[in-house]
Amino acid sequence: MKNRDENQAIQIESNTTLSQRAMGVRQTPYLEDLNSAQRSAVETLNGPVLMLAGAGTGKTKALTTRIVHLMNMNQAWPNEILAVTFTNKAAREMKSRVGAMLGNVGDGLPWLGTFHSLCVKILRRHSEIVGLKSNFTILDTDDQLRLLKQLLRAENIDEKRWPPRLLLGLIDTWKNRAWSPNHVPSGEDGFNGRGVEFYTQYQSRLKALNAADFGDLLLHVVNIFQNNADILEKYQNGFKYILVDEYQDTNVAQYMWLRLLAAKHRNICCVGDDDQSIYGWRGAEVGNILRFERDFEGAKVVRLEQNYRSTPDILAAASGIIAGNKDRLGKTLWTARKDGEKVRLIGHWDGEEEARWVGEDLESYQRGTRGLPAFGLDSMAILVRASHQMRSFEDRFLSIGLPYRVIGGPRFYERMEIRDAMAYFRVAVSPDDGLAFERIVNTPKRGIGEKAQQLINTTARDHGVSMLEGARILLNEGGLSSKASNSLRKLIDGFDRWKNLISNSNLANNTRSEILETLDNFSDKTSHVEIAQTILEESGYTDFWQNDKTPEAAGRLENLKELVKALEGFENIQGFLEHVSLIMENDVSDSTEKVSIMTLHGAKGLEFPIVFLPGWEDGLFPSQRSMDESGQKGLEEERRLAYVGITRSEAVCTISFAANRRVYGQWQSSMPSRFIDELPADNIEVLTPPGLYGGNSSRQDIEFESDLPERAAKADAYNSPGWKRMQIRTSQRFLDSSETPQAVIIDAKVTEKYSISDRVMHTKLGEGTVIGIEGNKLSIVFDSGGAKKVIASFVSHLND
DNA sequence: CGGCATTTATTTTTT
DNA sequence: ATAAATGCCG
Repeated sequence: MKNRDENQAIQIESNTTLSQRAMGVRQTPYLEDLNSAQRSAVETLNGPVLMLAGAGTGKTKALTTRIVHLMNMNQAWPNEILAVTFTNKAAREMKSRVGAMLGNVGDGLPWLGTFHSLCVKILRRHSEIVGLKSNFTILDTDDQLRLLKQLLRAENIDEKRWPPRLLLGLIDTWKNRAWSPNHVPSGEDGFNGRGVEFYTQYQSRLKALNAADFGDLLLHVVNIFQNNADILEKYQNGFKYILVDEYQDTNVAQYMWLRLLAAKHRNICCVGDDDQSIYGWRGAEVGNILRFERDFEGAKVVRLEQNYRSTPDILAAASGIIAGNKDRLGKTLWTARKDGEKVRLIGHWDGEEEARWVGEDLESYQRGTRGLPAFGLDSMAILVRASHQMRSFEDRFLSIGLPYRVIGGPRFYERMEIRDAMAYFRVAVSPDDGLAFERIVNTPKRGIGEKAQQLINTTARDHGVSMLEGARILLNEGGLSSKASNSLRKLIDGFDRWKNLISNSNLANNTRSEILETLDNFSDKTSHVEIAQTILEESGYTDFWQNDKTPEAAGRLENLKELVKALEGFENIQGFLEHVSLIMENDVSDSTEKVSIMTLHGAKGLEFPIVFLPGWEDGLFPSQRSMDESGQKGLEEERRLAYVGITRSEAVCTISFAANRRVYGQWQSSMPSRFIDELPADNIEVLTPPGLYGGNSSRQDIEFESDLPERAAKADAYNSPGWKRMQIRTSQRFLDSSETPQAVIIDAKVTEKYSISDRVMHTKLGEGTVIGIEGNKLSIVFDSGGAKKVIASFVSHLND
């Protein structure tokens, strides 16, 4: 692939004769790689374009080719193209693909980046308009929370009743909608009616701290554009062409940002898939993409519908599911492929058995099975709805020694030790950073507890200075215990020393370029990497973890080492901090082949030959909470998640559900997901759960399915008696400990064996009395104390 | 102030 | 089940 791209790059040069170039005639060999829809999306350079790109239809290819085409046709210089993505990963990929096609034109596209990184770039130039200095710091969630807690504490708010997290969520939502404190509609105020009040306070604190949170990055820029026509015009003129990836995920603030910038040239090309909008809960507005044609009059809509990723059955299953949604722009995915297997469906007794079965099935694909070639573990993934589902798989894989990788856990820069270390760096670089100071003033423990910190805080506020200065004043005034003041003095001295080291180092760096290397040996500069090392050692932070005996300590020290190493790639510590605040991800390059375990959300944009979709049970998927909170809208988003999940698979897709599952330590039984009923029967193969008929999993049809001769012909076979019966039978087997298939009576309810006030025995919980019956669950008051709802099959009559 | 016991809340997540 | 957060006591 890479080679071909490079050859193309050469062709662009060599196939274009001088006379052609003189006449402005351009060769466009890259267009021949595109299908007609892609080509039309790429060639429609002027005016608004909406590219509706279904899963696996070559959207990134179209987008990158469009950028190449713009430049090749002399429509725009690289710096006149604004290309926006959501993640750094997507931005990197686009950059490298454009680079590959053009034969690497250096840092060709200065305005290709994430919404946030582009906003930072713009905001640094005009920050004074919104009352910030150009070196403002960017706060992460942790800092935000710390700040809000301070505000709430000052107002004596009961953090129990009104958790800071709730307020943060509220403010976040408002910022996503581009509501400044004075623009929050009355009636939308929350948090005991004081949300807006705290929002206002929060914003002024941010200004005082010379800081911005992620939401501000966009909001400030939008405000600058709206209130300063001259600045807006400059950018409008500058960005002749705008491209937006994942348009269905934009929130209102991002939408406004885009509309403002595109208003002049109207050359905006948005790419997205309304069927893959799965971030409504964090402010994404599907409405943005649904409204595009109305927002940009005369917009050309191009549908990318040819799928190059999946087999026909997988596509049909995905299409069948998504067809249940009402609010769609509508697309029909198709593929030229004819091969492939049906989507497999299997039910299990409980979550553990599901994990066991997936593990075995995984290994059979690894060996090569059923005439399929052997697959590496890298080509397999397990996609779950909620991260707690991952546990049973991890447990199982650990016990059978199957290598796995969890994607989307806590990210490197979000880990406690990394944040602590960064907080030290932040204070050393800018002593005004009160939030960072607060974080590490007593980490490691220095005997500066709650009381002392409160004192520092009030002193700082009374004198109108930063926390570090406040601490200094407090030391001179006395008023702290000798233990606290000793260690505080040591810490402050440390920061003074480290700050000096840093400024010396920067100075030396500047001189070095001018006065040649000879100076190097004489200069007393310490490299920023060494300084970082020194800070961590002298502050006692390294020792703190070395003396820690918990099992994680070793890993944390390892992470700290990695952090210091990461500094090598930067000029100085400041540069590093700037970089990290925007890039919160960890690229773990790992050579061993591993199965990937991740959430459905985390899987968006990825693809795997073999995909497992476990946990398709009502309440879990679709998530009960989603449906409770957002009703029909929530259900549709869950359905889109299902669609995203299925369309991740290239060759084999396996959906499974469990009748029983331990959730929050409590056993729960549930019905198979309603989405299972929505799968088109013709494209599904139902597998026999192992042990049901004494056999191991085989693709052999289940006995009772042959009772239905026309099963294959009926689109809704899953509503048929046969399907219903299987569901009931499957779960009955689970409830009946005898496990003799022919003994299963279809309409029997295990709970019928029990009545109120029966004395029962539970294997784990001991003896108790039945106080209620609900479905297949019994409410029992246990003699050991406490009442629980348990599945009837887990108890037996005491007098039996 | 720090360590241990008790209580409580648990979707999805990028920047 | 479990982790994190709070409360209580030395």
